[in-house]
Amino acid sequence: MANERPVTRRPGRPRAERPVLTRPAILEAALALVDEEGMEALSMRRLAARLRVDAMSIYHHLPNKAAIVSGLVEAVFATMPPTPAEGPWPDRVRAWARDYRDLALAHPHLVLQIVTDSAAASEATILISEPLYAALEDAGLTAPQIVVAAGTLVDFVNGYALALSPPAADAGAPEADPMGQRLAALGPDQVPAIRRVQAGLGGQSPSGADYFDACLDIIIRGVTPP
Amino acid sequence: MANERPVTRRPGRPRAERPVLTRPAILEAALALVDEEGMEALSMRRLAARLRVDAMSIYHHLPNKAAIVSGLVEAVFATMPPTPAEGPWPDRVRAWARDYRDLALAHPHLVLQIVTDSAAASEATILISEPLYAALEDAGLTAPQIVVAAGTLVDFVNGYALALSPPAADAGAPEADPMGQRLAALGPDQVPAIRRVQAGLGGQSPSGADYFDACLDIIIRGVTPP
DNA sequence: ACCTGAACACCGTTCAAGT
DNA sequence: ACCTGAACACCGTTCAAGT
Repeated sequence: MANERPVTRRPGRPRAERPVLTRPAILEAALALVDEEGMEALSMRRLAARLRVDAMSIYHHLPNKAAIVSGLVEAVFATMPPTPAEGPWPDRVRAWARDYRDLALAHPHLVLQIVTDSAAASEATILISEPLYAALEDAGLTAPQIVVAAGTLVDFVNGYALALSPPAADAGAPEADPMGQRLAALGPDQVPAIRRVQAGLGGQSPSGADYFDACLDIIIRGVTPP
Repeated sequence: MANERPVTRRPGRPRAERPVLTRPAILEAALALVDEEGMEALSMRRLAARLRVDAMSIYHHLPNKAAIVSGLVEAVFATMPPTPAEGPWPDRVRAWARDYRDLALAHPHLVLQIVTDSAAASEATILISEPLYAALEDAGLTAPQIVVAAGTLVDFVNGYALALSPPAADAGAPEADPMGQRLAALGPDQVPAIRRVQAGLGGQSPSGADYFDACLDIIIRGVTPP
C-alpha cells in the first residue's frame, strides 16, 4: 500500500486531445499530497506516482522541485479574500489580519514556505497588502508610519502562524509539551516571574482566537499616535 | 577541493586518551559548517568529512541528524545575554527584544530552525523569557495581559528575523527583489494605496535597526493599558 | 512536444565487522 | 566502547531514447 506504483504507460506523446499532465493538475496533486502527508512527503517520485506518471514527466511542465513549492505558495496567496474598504480603520486592519492568519493556517504543512518563501510570493504579498495599506492611510499615518505599522503586523502574523505550524516530525527533538509541563522541570527559583504569571492565570490562559485578537489589540492600539 | 575526503583511519577504539569525537566537538563543527555553507550543506557525510571521521561515527554520540539540529538551536539559545532587572520597564522590554533579535540573527542560516524548532528549544525559550516577564510585571499588567504581551513580542521578533533570513537558495524561485522593483511590474491601478505610500516615502524607507525599533515602539505603546 | 527509463550524485540510517 | 565500511532505501536531476 505504501508504494502506489505508476501504471506502466507506453512512452511517447499521448494520443488523447487532453494532455495527461498540466501545470495546474500537478500543483493540485502536490497541494493534496502536502496537506495529507506533510512537506517531507513531497518528492518528485511520489508526486508522479500520485499522478500515475513517470517521475521525469513533471519536468516538462515545471523546471524543478523549488518551482513546485513556489507554485503552491503562489496558489495559496491567491485565495486571500478581498477586504472591504469600508468601516473604521481598526476594524479593517483586524479583518485583514484575521484573513491573512486564516490563509496561512489553511494549509498547516505549508506555513513554513508561505512565511519563508517570500521571494516566490512577494508579488502576491504586495497584492494582498493593498487593503492593509489603505486602512492604515485612513488612520491618518504618515508614509513611514504606515510602512512600520504594516511591517509590524505582517511580521507578527507570520510569527504567530509559524508557532502553530506542525513540527517537521523531527524524531530527535523531544515532543512538544504545553508550557506548564516544561515549567515544572525548571526549578522553582530559575523563572520566578514566569511562575508568578502562571499562578495568576489560574490554569486558564487565553488561547486560540482570543489570544490572537488580544495580540491584535496591542498592535492596533500602538499604531495610533499618542 | 570540493571533496575533502576523510583520512583513512584504522577502525577500532582510538588509543589516545582524548577521544576523537565528542558531542560538543560535533556540534561546534556543525555550527561552523552551517554558518559557512548554509543549512543544506549540513549532511552527515559532509560533517564527518570536516571532522576527518567516518560518517557513521557520529551516530555514537548523537542519535540522528534531527538531534544535531536541535543541539545547534539549543547552543544558540544558550548565548542569550542576561537582561538587567533595573530601569524603567519599557527600556527593559526594548533591550530584551533587541537581544533576542541579535541572537536569532547571529546565525543567519539557522534562523528558520531557531524560530521553528520550538519543541527542541522550548526549555531554553522559557528560560530566556524570564526577564521579559519580569519587565512586563513591572508594567503593572495582569497575568493574562502579560502572556498576551510577551507572545506578541516573541511572535513579532520571530517573524522579523525570519524575513531577514537568507533564502534557501531555491533555484526555481525568482530572485529576491527590493519591493520597489516588484511594484513597478504590478500596474499602476492595482495597488494605489501602496503606491501612494511609496511616493510619500520619497525613496527612503526606514530600514535596519531604525525599522525594528519603530516596530518595537508600536508594541510597547500598545502594551500599556489606556 | 511530451513521456519514459536508466543513470548519476547525492542523502539518512542500519548493521555486521573490526579493535 | 567506539570507529569503520558496505548496504538499503530513498532523494533531485540529466540525458538519451522513444512516439
